[in-house]
Amino acid sequence: MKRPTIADIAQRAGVTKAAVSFALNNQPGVSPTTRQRILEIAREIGWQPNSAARALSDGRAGAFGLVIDRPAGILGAEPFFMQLIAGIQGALAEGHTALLFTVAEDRQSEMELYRTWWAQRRVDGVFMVDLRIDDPRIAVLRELALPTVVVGAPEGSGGLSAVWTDDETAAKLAVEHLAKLGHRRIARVTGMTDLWHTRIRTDAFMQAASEAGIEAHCVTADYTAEGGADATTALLAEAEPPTAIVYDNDLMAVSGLGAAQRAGVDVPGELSVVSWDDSVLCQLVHPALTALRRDVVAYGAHAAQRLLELAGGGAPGSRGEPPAVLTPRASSAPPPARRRRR
Amino acid sequence: MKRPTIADIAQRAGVTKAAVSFALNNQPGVSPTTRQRILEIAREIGWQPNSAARALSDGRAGAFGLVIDRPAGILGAEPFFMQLIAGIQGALAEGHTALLFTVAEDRQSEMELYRTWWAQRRVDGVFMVDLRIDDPRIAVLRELALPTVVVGAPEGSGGLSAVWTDDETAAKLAVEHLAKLGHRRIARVTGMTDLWHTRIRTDAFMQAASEAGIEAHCVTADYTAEGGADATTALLAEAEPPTAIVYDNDLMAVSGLGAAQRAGVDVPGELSVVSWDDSVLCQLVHPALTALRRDVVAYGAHAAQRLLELAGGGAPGSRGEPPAVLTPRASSAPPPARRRRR
DNA sequence: GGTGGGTGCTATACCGGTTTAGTGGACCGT
DNA sequence: ACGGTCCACTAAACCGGTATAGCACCCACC
Repeated sequence: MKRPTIADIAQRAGVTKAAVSFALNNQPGVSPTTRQRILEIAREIGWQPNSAARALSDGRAGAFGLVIDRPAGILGAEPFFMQLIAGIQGALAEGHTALLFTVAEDRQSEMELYRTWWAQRRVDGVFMVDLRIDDPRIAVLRELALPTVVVGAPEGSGGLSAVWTDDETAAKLAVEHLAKLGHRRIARVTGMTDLWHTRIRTDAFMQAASEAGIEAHCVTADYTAEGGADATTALLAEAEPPTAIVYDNDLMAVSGLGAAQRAGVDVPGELSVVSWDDSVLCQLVHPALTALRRDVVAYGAHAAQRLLELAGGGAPGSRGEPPAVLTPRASSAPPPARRRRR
Repeated sequence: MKRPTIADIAQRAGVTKAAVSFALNNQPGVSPTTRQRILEIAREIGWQPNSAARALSDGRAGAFGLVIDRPAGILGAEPFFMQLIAGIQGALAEGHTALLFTVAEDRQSEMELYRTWWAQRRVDGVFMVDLRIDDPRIAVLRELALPTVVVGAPEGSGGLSAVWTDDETAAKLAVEHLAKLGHRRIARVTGMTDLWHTRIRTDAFMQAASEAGIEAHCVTADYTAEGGADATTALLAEAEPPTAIVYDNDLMAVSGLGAAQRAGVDVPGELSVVSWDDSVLCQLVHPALTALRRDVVAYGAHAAQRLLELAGGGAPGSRGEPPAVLTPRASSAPPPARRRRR
């Protein structure tokens, strides 16, 4: 099967390539009749622009890039990214933009990939996730002048555009939920501390606890199942263990739940568990986990819209998402009476 | 920052574009000295081929495509695909091929996407997953003559190349493991029956059970957490419930475990659970799940190698992977004595 | 009736590679 | 000294779009 080109259309219509191009791109320079005829022929023979030719001519690749550099083992169990990609896809589907998706080994190869993409003109822009404090990727992307939308915190994005969720409100919701149940001593198991959103969440969490007048502290983990389990074990071994734990993602929450149960700690009788991300995982364990739910698909769609604007010459700028909503399930309940009245 | 082109190199070296092209592509037509000089300059100014120009010139896009059309909600919790992508990526990283990844809404839009990619010359080939019985995508891909590697069963691939895992051996391993423990009545919760690998697994599972001289039957589910839970509940309500259940993926296995526990059935005391896919999920629940483990990353890498060969003009042909290995964990044990000696 | 200004189209350059045909010169044998 | 090869390179076409300059023609207007 041969792919039709504008030359084929031109021949059939008895005009030149230029006239066809004008007609197909809603450019002035052809009469309404001719335009109609050209569009008709194009439709009939199923013409679609050759992406390489267009890219070469107008200097845009017609694609965005997304790199994730977490190890494949962890990544697989993280529902977040698949949903994000689905959202991005949805917003991109209408236009002529594709998504190049890559799983990289580390940040170094991620940066090399940006340079390669740039040098090869593979992408018109990139989505950047897992923003770190003093993130070296920012300098690279600025140097390359590659339009970028940071998915996450706008704070450390160094002037790059960002799409972010309101973690302050989310933290407040989680803490108030636990405070209202009567908890006076809570903890949080965090993701890697060099991630910006971990810092933001920690600040917000501590602030919310302080406002609610309850004790709180955070222990660092790494988003993995092992990390969540180990942190939980450590927390439960403290002299005065917390009566509730908030986990920064669903994987650690599920794993933490398992660790608590293995240690003979009843959830939610002796320990309440809240997950800062909701997914099917939270619902399939027993007890089902109370979770902060946000619309990740919409999040991805908004990021894509922002990048489309940016790559189209729009002004940089960030955009906030509606805050997460707390979905109470069986894993959170009032603390044990003994502790409550301590 | 301006991207260097071969014209820049040519100017510096004092030769024409053609000479530069010869030198860069190891083509005869330039002296070793000149070639050396050109390569030196290219390295120095950091030249990389413009992918659009190359694509336009030699007619290959320099990219492969992968579409998944399961709903985003389920997909996220399926570690399989992320690992597969990581594997593909690894094999593609060395060359000049990128991966276009798309999450589609349904098979219809998946097929439209193939047509679009083909018409726009976006991809040189595609990976196809979740092969169904009488799959309409095969006809489309054959019509478009788009090099394709089916990830899964070679049986229904209609002559397309495939990379597949040995499910017969895997089924035998699972069944023999349970038979050896003393189980005489086992069941399996399957994925969608219109998927080829579900049919293959079912045949192999029943065959293996028959060879082992034990009773077995399969109930249909859909890879989702709900599906796994519902199927489990139904199985446990049977007049003579099975003493062991094999689940077609980790998500259903974990969910089935939860359902059993909620129904007051002890695992592994009263019911053994085996998952046909291993991932971190299997290890974080309590008890940890016995699982059939395969190297999905290598699987993806092999699929990518096959597609590279195919797109490079190689002959079609399929390739088998080593069979899965059974990893025993806490969820499988001898059946309860009462049933055992029934 | 010549000038001015649109309109609707053509011819052509261009993007950055690859590829083919062509050319000038060194070297060879007779 | 002359024809024939081979070598190293140049000139130019080509891929399929987009963009720009230019041209023929018609109409309005003074």
